[in-house]
Amino acid sequence: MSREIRRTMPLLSMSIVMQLTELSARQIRYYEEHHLIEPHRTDGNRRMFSLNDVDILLEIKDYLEQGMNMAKIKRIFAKKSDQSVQNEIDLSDTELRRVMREEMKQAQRMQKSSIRQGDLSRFY
Amino acid sequence: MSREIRRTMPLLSMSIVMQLTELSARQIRYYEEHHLIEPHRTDGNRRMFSLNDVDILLEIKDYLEQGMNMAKIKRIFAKKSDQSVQNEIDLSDTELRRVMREEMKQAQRMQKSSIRQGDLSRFY
DNA sequence: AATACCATGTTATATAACCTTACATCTCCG
DNA sequence: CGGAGATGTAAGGTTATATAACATGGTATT
Repeated sequence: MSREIRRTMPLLSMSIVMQLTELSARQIRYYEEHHLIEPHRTDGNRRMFSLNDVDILLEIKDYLEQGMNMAKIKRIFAKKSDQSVQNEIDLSDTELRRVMREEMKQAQRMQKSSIRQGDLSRFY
Repeated sequence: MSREIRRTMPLLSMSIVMQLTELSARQIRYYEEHHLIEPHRTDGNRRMFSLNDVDILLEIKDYLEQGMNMAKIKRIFAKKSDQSVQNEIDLSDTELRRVMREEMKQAQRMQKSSIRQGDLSRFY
């Protein structure tokens, strides 16, 4: 649960993600355009990526190198997200809402960056 | 050993580190001036911080809040680094050199960002 | 109390990094 | 050949960060 938060914290700038993935900015923006990732934006409109985003980009890159096209890749991710939706509805409705509220509060706190002393160990 | 590498990879920009630590840019640069951290620089001269840097900054912040001054804090870190030097010489001289060569090669590869597919899981 | 120093804030000026938009190019497929 | 998909590239504008210099508030020293 809190693992999910670490993975989705927007920590990384465009240039670092380009290095980590060896994709061009153009490519990364293009995949965003196709809703495969949805990086956070700073007040100044800069994209900020999470480790999760990088994972997805690496996966995309892998698929591309295997010769798939966007359409196919989009279908793969759509399917996956279906499955995780399926997992979610295995929780009771009220339980799910409770969990999500918790996650969102946490995420907000993260975004506002009021991280308590020593908490950094949770990121790795 | 490779844990050390993850922790020292320069991934984070100034603004993110400011958020994570709740320190001002001025403060962070000042602590660098005093050699408590030594962030990497991009080709364009921007600082790039590692998770390790953030940890150190949080520690500094903690000490400051306890009322210590720079001189004291510097001494604390100097002592620590002495201890880790002590740990290192517990290895044989040749062994140590071998390990360091490995680490540096790895770090270089990281810096050049030629990370193989799927390797990202190592960051967290 | 006056002085001096430490830590931080603030401002000015320069430039790197990023943004969007538009157009160009290349490859593959029918 | 013609068109669509994926990426490159260039223009023009904005944000984030750099350094340097000076300002300021708090503490300690004499």
